[in-house]
Amino acid sequence: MKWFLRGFHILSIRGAQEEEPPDAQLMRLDNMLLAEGVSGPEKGGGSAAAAAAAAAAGGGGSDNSAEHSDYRAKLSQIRQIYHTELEKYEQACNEFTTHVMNLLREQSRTRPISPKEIERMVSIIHRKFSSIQMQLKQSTCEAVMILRSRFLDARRKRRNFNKQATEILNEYFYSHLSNPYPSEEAKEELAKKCSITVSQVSNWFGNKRIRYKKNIGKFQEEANMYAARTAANATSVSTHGSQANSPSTPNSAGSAGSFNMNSGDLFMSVQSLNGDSYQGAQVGANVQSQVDTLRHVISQTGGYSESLAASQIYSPQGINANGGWQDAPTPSSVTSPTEGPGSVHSDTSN
DNA sequence: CAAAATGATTAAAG
DNA sequence: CTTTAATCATTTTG
Repeated sequence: MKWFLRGFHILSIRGAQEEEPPDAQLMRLDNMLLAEGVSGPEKGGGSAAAAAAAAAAGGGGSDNSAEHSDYRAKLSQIRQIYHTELEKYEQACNEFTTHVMNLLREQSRTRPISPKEIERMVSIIHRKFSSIQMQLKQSTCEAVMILRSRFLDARRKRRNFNKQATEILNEYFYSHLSNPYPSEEAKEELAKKCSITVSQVSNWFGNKRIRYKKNIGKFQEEANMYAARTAANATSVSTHGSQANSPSTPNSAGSAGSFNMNSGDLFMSVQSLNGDSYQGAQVGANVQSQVDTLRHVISQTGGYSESLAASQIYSPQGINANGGWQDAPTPSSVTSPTEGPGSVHSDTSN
């Protein structure tokens, strides 16, 4: 999800022009802390740990709550630290203010001090401490975001699908190679057969399409295998068979199939240079050492990537062999010979 | 252990 | 909303 970005945007708005957003940032930080249940209702009780946190009102919720407790425990730690620090700052602010007041009062015996002057002093002091509070809030937000990404990012809980599910998906994909875009119904059907969700089916097809297109050569074996399988399945119906045409699937319009036997013409080996330009954006200097405790809480949880800012660099992917499914932005139209289904002889012994 | 595979997330475009 | 393309984080594999 995009929590971190939201938060990070707040943190790193130290841009060119001093836009001077008076309270906009602070408002957002406060809102976020509230939404996250960090700055919400105090909880003095010892045990009542069931915080609202994510009310999770959504429809298909029913998230695992077993591992959620771990998350909530950490969140609780963060909240505790946050409140402690906040209180400390407030107290320090008050102490300092009274101290300055006393000083001024003492001076007032030797020189006249206008009320305006006092007011100005107080305001300056408050502003200073406000900025410190802001830092605290920023750090807390950052901590919460890292925590969330540590526990709630589905990428961290990825499991491979079982063999059978992959079989089914591949079967569909290769038997609809000319238009591998299952309808909503088809997706539901596949999801049911594979015991996965429709979203997962969509993800799978999205990944498969792009990866197939990107390197067809890598998938040739697989394609032949599944094509042969479905062909064999279809030929059993028609007992004739003098001509081995085997249309098999009714809608195989015959384009994009492109099983070239040998003659490895398409070569687009993607030399993925891997743009590892990852840049850790240190967020502001730590005001006091106290703020660091928040980080430690997080690092105890396993240490996610310390810096979340990823500079997005667009890698110039020049090659683009239009696979031919959906209209691609670059009309280069390279190798789309629209090969016929071709004889599906299974000799290809390799 | 490093590289390949793989599922999930994101931004951008339609 | 869906899809592409890039990328992330994990799992499998050699």
